[in-house]
Amino acid sequence: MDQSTSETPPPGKLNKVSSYLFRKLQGFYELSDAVRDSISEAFIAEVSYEPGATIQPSGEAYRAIYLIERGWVLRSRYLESGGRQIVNVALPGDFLCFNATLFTDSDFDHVAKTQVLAFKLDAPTFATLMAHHAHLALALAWANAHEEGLLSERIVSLGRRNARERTAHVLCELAVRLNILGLINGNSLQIPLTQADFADILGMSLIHVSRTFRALTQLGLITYRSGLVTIHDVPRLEKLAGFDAGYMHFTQRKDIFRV
Amino acid sequence: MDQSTSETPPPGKLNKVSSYLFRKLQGFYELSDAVRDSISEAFIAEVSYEPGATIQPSGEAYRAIYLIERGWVLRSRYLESGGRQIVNVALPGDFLCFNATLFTDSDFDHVAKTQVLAFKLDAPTFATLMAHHAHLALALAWANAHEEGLLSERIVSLGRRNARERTAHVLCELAVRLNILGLINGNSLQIPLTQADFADILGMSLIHVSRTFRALTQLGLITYRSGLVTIHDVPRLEKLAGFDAGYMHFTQRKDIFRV
DNA sequence: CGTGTCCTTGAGGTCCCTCAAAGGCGGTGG
DNA sequence: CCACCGCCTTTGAGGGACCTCAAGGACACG
Repeated sequence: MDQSTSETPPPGKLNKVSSYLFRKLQGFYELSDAVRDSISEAFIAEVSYEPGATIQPSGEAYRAIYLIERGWVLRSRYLESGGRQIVNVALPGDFLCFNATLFTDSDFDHVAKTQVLAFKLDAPTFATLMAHHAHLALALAWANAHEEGLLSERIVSLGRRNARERTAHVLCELAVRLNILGLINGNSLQIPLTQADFADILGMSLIHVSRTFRALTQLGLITYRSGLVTIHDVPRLEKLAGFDAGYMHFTQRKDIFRV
Repeated sequence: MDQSTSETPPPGKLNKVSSYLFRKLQGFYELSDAVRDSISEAFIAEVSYEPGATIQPSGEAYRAIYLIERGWVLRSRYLESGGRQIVNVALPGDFLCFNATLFTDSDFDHVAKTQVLAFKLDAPTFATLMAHHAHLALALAWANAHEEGLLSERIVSLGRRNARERTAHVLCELAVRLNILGLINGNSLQIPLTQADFADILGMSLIHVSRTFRALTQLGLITYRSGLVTIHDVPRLEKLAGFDAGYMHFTQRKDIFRV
């Protein structure tokens, strides 16, 4: 096995699927224990990756589904021109390669940005579980819809917001996501992304990202240090970005499923 | 009721849910009849909309789920600046407001671009059906994943492709989607979008869309006439766009669900 | 103290934007 | 049948946002 990857033998049953997934779901759904138990049944192993390790290459067969416990993962595509577009950023509590239940091959690279700890789940088992456990299906449907919301909003950003707005928007988004996971203190965000990463998220050049961070800094909105972004004025940053956290649906609840 | 909308009383049971959904699913899934029957149970009415009618406004409560039978629907967001970003284009066989099973309010406007005929489905009933009929859940999971693929690829386009590539890409995508629905003959696409619509899909200005179409025309790749796009050289257009239809997953099949 | 990674700064260029106006083209009505 | 109108598209001119190329600075690490 690749040196940058390690896999520990399964501890019998996964009795400690992290709470991160359920923090995301908390405003929407409460059957944590039932979902946790279901997920446990598909558990294969805990896996860990070093920074830079490819968890799932694009164009290759899916290996499993992963639930991130610790660390950041980037889902991206490289173009022939050499450019890269990062489609989304996966945080603890997010699933990776969820489409492994449906498709054979991945369209995107999934690369660990930090050291990553994840729960590796057997896709066929997971699919079967979803078909038979409505509460699990519901939780996953929410997670999917949440992610689709992120993608839609990113499209709006890339299409119709300028560099400052886009940059401000992604910072607001990360702040809310990290906050709901409890991975934040105060207004300082530990973000393990380089400005080159931001460039490939925001569809900009690395150099213009640098200038944009500087501009936001001089407006008194943020300070940027490698790995640490501090937001000094949340309302103004959100106003500049045209940010409204509603699209992530962390709180909006609807009890129409009869599980 | 709004003049631009009409609703016909339910014909007892929906015995003719269109084949469009199943054409999309054909490469992946074959239980058409079972799925059709399930959907029928949530059927409320056939609804039709005139061009320009709002099927579901953003920020308002979802009214129902819709399955498009005829016509084009644009899902979009208006920004404070007055700009509009079209997030996706819904065609026959596509679901609208699928998140009505999960969330209360819509994040986007859903506007009929042409005259639209759709099947209106009761969201709570639909949710319950999905929880109890695995084949329906599977079909919908595929449809969701398909749409997420479209969104991801749009992000790549907006972030890292230039005007020509982006424009070519969306034309290639529409050609494949219309083709699989059987809504195409030869290389001529009946596309009821104005150049202003293309601009809001592609994150460009109307004027630059016009110039870009002209450039593609002069390269001998397409001809553009209001409502009708003809692709003269599919391979070259796809090459220019960096287009690979794989991301739509029309053919990739995986039988790991035990339904 | 060298080396690698990341960030910053400058200069020049280009892609795409905005503003302004004119040219099809189908529909409608006299 | 022509005039008119509204919608859409095209063209031109000028400007600005962002890009590329190039090089230097800051910082961590061995």
